[in-house]
Amino acid sequence: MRMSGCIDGCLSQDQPTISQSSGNVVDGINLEDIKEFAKAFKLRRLGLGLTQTQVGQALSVTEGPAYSQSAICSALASQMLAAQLSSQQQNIFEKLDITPKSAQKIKPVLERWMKEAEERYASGQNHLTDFIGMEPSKKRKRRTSFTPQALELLNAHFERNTHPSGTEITGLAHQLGYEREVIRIWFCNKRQALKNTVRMMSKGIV
Amino acid sequence: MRMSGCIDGCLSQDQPTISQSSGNVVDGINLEDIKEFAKAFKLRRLGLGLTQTQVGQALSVTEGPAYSQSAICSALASQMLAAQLSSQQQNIFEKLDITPKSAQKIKPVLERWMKEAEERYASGQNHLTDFIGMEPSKKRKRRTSFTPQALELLNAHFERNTHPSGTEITGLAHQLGYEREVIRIWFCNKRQALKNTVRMMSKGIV
DNA sequence: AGCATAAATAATAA
DNA sequence: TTATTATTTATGCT
Repeated sequence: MRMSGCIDGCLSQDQPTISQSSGNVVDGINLEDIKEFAKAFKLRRLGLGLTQTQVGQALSVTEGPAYSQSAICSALASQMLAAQLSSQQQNIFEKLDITPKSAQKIKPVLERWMKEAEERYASGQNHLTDFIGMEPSKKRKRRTSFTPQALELLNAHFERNTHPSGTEITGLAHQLGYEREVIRIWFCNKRQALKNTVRMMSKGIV
Repeated sequence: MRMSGCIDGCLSQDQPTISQSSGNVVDGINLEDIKEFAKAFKLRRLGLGLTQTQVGQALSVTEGPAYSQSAICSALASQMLAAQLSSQQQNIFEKLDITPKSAQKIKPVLERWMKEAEERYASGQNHLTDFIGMEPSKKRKRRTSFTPQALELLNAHFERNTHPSGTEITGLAHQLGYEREVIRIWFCNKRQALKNTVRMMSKGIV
């Protein structure tokens, strides 16, 4: 399924402002502040050449599933939205089951993460995934969803070669922006699917 | 155990055809035919109002041991793949110790079964219940309605963690007096809703 | 009548 | 094989 990253992107598109009331405060939180933060975050993110998805994935690893890309995006996006809403429309929060507080909580997390990312970048250590300290949590990895483009390329490769070499896998991973292991597993699953066909066909069941 | 169906469904999604060589023939067997058959089978299955799981179970009775929904799904999916393989790569069959001939065996089995199923259906016999050997009174679970208090707690948890662990879910279920599965599903749906929200907001719809 | 969303099904990553 | 995501269905409520 299509899952466009939206850590900050939803915030970038300047939609027609519904109500530009300057003092947009809910629960003692200035929604304009959050809006500004979201914009700044995007600039810094782009400065590092990172995609929203990359940030989301990194956060979900370092901060736990509570900060999935979806959750963060939604929280920030709704803040942006809210910042544009007139005060009487702000009950949209209730409809969305998102409190202004939740977005406020995310802010420091994003700030801390971005700071570290920028430091790593400055010190020349290249990739984001490098400083992801995998917590000793034995939780199952979150299911990744591939883009149609990625799947197209993967399938094309599979068609040519069902057993890509290590180098090929690494190349694909880099090219597509996924972790090497994810790509490797994809080929495993794909081969397995093919094998299942064999088993079942030989029994004449499928 | 989770057992959702996939007898044929995987085949429905029209992936970008990699190799549209019209003459995809091995050993006198047109692989495109198999692909077409899979599509047609799905239509007929849906016409009878049957799930992949039901077909799988029925087949396991007449044809052999049961296969999980997942396995059957991937099996047919890979059949689709085979139909897309370019001719020079079709030695993949050899690597897997399978001949296109064995693939050909699939068709008659399914066709025979489906034909009988449709005849039963046409003659109006018990909605195929005896034929597919399912319990006829498999009613949909009554929709649970959560108390406002329960929703409050659930939302609070969701805000902290959109992916609660099994233990957490069990704890919540016990604490609130709902079935564990109900709580699990609630989180699934909640995550989905969040995703939809994000999608819509990013499109400026909300 | 239509909406919100719980439940069920389908697909597939781990 | 298991667990999660994606999609669809259908029900309780207004």
